[in-house]
Amino acid sequence: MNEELNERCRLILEAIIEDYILSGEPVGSRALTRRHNIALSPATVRNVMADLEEMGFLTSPHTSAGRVPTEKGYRFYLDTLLQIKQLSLGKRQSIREHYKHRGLRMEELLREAGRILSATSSYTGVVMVPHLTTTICRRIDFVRLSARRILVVFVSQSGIVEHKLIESDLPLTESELQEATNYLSQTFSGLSIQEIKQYIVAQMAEEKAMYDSLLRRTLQLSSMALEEELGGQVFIEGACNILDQPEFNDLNRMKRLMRTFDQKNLLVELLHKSQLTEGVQIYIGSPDHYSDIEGCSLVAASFTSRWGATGTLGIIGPTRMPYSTIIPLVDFTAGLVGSILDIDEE
Amino acid sequence: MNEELNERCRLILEAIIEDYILSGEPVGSRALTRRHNIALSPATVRNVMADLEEMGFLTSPHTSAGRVPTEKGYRFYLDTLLQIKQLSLGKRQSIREHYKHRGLRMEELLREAGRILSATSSYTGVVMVPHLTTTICRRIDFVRLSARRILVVFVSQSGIVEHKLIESDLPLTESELQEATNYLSQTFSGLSIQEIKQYIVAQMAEEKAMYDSLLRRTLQLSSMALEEELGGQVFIEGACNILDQPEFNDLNRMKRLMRTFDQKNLLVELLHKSQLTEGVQIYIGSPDHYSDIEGCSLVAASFTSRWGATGTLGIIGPTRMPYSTIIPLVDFTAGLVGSILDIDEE
DNA sequence: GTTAGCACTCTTGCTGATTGAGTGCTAACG
DNA sequence: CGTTAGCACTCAATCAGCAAGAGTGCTAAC
Repeated sequence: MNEELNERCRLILEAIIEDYILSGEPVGSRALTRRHNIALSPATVRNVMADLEEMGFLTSPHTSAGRVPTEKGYRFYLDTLLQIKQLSLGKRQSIREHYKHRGLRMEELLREAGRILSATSSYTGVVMVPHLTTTICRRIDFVRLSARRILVVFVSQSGIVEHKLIESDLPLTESELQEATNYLSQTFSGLSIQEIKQYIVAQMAEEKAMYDSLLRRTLQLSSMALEEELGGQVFIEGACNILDQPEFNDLNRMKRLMRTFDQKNLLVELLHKSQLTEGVQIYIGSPDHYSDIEGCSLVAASFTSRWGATGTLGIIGPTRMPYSTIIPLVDFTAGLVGSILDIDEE
Repeated sequence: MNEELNERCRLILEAIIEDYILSGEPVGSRALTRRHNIALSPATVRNVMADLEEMGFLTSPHTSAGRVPTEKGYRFYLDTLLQIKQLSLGKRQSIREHYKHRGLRMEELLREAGRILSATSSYTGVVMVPHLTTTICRRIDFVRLSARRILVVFVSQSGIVEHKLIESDLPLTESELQEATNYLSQTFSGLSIQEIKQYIVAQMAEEKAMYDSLLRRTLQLSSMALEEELGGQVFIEGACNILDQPEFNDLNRMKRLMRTFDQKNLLVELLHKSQLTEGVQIYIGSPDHYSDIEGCSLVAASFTSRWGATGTLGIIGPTRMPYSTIIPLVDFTAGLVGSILDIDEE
């Protein structure tokens, strides 16, 4: 059915979507024929439009307005019509420039990436910091705050620092803890968290017989330390940028979006999802799918460093974004951030 | 002049402000006499209102609307009329409850504090994490990421973890760095950052003659590590809460506020300022003073732990807030957070 | 299959009338 | 002399009515 779209239909659909992306207003048959020099009369275009509406690619907000692309329309556009431009050399260079003398700290780097995405797109940038599961450990440190409270500081190969407080009822003196720390840093350095966990399980099985040896308590402690996932934070930069879009003259929609930004769970979910797939992913908010970001889309791509740190970044903008420039922007930035992480890790 | 306000004027001003806080709409003479049982006719009230307007406590949005308090009006209200309620025992208990089994990590604790402030007030909570200048050092750690990049991890007495990447051109081998770390942790533990800085300066003067000793390089490194201020981050929680207030039906004002939240500098400034003073501070946004938060106020108080960690927290809401409950809420929370930090530090 | 023409629909912007809340002023009252 | 009642006036907000404009669907002709 969809595949039956002939050349003319596709041309017109593309024209409509591109007009809509530019103007944000429903596009009518007359205006369309004038702007793109289409060798067809408005009446013919109307017929085509009616077909496209029936097939679900377009809707009209009301009887006598023009047509607006539906989610399906966008999808089709993205999948088969859109020609992705290359990011111009100048633009790449200027983006690269931004990363030059800053973002020394991992966290700062990622925040900055979000800010740059936001600024260059004039939409909202989002960045999810790498989950540490697959990350290589460089050092693990235990700091005794009080008898029962121990602070664990974890440093990854790439300089990501995460910390966590655990309450333990295993008595460990200051010097025992010091010894434990040394042992663990030696043993774990160079392993990924996953591997460390496996190691702990294996060792603890072996040590089961031994009664409360220091090693045993040490292992138990590290098990607690790595119990829950570390990382997975999300930064949202330039949230207010998106509010300048005309579609957010609607107060309620605006509030809903802000609430979504505040809560972050949907974003985390989407960013996670896109981490599982290669390349640039696009999520279109619609009443059916991601109703919290109705009217908006997320263009996301994940970045990976050679050492296994994997995060995701992207841009949230109105669904009628100029994807042809936004997609390469996100793609390029993801690659850039990944490679900067690599440099940091050298 | 101001002090000439007689009993009746003050009564009426208070009534107007309280009405306005409740309704958010300009209050007229008739409505006022009815709601509060004032033994005066509307006409008399009108005369008083005219006086108050002339003195700058009230304005009217337009000729035939009621009166609205000015910044000066609020100030007077806050300074001399407002009776601050005690936070009810039940409420205190329920807030305390929230902090029970969570917020193990300093950062989480403060985020949570912001969230609770936001939730109980239904406005926006802000928290500035303690600046580390006056904080006592528990451990300082150097991790070598690459030849020239060294990660500094700083742990305070209270378990605050801060880290920073420095680029150094001092060659230090892995083992030298280890040695340095041990030395510094021993030496610095228990000192405040300020004291550490002084110590470094003193030592370096003494060591000047020595040519490139390990000690010298170590000190230089720590000097770089502590060069810039650590900390001072601001969390904003429940930003969207405030949007439900009727005054934010104005799109532009809304956008401006969101932009202010996004940028944070104004907030940092205000929170800093209020850190210098004891007790609850109130900043009223007006075209003159803090125009970025026009229509809003910040009620802030700083919290201190015995170990010197000092941060600030507060609530941002519309200027017409029920201060009588918000002020004790902020006050109580600041005290509570301070004492929780103390517990963590034991 | 394509197009011109036409009737129809629906939004948008404008106008003017109406309503209601509130003010300021003046004159009367105790 | 302070207080009050009365009255004219001002504005904002709301609503109906109207015209313009953009766009559609349908039909009949090309």
